[in-house]
Amino acid sequence: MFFSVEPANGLPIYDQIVRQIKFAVANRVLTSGDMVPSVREAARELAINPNTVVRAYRELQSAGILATIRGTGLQVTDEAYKRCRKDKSDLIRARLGNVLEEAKRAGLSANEIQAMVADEVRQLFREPHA
Amino acid sequence: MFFSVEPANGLPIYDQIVRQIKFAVANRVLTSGDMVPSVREAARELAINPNTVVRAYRELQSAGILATIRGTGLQVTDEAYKRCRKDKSDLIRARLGNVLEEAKRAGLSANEIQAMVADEVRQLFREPHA
Amino acid sequence: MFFSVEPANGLPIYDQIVRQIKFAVANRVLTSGDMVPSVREAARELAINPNTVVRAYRELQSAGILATIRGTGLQVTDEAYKRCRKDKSDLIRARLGNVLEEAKRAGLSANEIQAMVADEVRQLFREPHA
Amino acid sequence: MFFSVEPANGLPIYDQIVRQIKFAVANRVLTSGDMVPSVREAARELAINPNTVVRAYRELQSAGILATIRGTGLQVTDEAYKRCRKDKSDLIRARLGNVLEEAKRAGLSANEIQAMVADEVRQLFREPHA
DNA sequence: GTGGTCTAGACCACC
DNA sequence: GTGGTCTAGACCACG
Repeated sequence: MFFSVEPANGLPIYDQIVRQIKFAVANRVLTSGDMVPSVREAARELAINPNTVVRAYRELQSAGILATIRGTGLQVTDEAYKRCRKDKSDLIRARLGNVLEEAKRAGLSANEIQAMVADEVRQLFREPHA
Repeated sequence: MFFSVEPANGLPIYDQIVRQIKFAVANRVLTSGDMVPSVREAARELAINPNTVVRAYRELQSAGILATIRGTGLQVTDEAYKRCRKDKSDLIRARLGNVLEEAKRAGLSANEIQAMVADEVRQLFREPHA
Repeated sequence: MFFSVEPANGLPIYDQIVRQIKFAVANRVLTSGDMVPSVREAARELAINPNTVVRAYRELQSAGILATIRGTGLQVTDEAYKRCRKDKSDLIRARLGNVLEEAKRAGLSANEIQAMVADEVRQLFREPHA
Repeated sequence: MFFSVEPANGLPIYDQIVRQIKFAVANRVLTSGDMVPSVREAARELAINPNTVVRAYRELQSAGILATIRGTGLQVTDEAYKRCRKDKSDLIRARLGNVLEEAKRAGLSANEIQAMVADEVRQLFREPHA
């Protein structure tokens, strides 16, 4: 499975799924024509409610990333790569912007912010994710 | 008024108030003995419901940052600075960590992340708040 | 001064004053004809708001414990002793009843409750009130 | 339902709920993993406003007694027993202490206090709730 | 269905 | 004037 969920990271589960599938497409892990896991398989694998998967897939459909193949499942569309490619950095930037804005408002200087980020990044890339 | 609310930054209003007051105390904008704006005044000023302010103030009270003076208002406690000082970087780090983790999962390298952050920080500190 | 206030004992300040004056009368510390401290003197002494004293005195007036002497102040009435005598144990019993009821509901046995009371009483009468 | 509210016992409704749930956990009526009644159900059952239940549950959450399961309800945590066990006698003692202190100040002797308590306890455990 | 947040407005106790 | 509590009812996110 090319995605997972972390219940405690602030984002709703369905949104985490949406974003991760977009990232997978943007990174060519999923390419045009690939099938995504079935709703029940994904739900079982991630130990979440099938409805949550349904909702995520529905959003991806209406964004034109996935399309249903009758009686078979959901497939990555041809335009998916183009669309996700663009979304990828936007999605991250949007969240990042909010946090940095609060950091500034909290009275941190540009240097302090960058030091804090460098610190976090170092930890993140040293240890896998423990 | 030393705090404001932005409805669209992902955090609930009451939480924005809590965090901004903690920042204000940590930065010595509010010091021990200061009164915070009355519930009604803050609600009017921020154009939100008084109950939302009440909730924020109540959380600050149970965190030992504010204390009520009967019939008079809410006052910054003596221990507030010590407590907020500690919270300040933790609050930012926690949000930051979540975002960076997603960035990594999205396939960005440490360098790409830092470049993106540098970019955002530059914008943030160049233009006041455009 | 024959009474004091403890802001943190759960009872409103005006009520603490009312009750303590009743106790003082019941215990013959104040007797018929005695003057109670003036509003402003009591307020200064107890470091509370004069209005709070006014309210307490007003309640005692309408209970027939105090009566105003024109231009002079408030005096303990003739019937005060009889009335306070009766109130004294009632006031305590009422509060006590509520607490004991909760203790029972919390699953404490009669013996456990009495042990806890004995414990508290021992502490209370050993140390002055530290 | 393992808890109820009495509007006239001096404690706010939300606090009565908080205390009774703590007692229920301390007495093993609720154990780790149990779900508490849903907000709506409790509100209906107790004939109070859902928001009042919400407030009680929120306090229990921030005390680490309850934890939310998204979309499902609120569950008693693993540490709940340990925490409530400790709280149980403290909660009673605190209220008891205030009352006994006033009793002493009212001029009652240790013996008189204990006699009064014995009296109340006898009534309380003889008649169920008359 | 669940809890979480917010608004609107009331009443009370206190200063 | 202040904060504290409660009600009523709405909307959202999630399962």
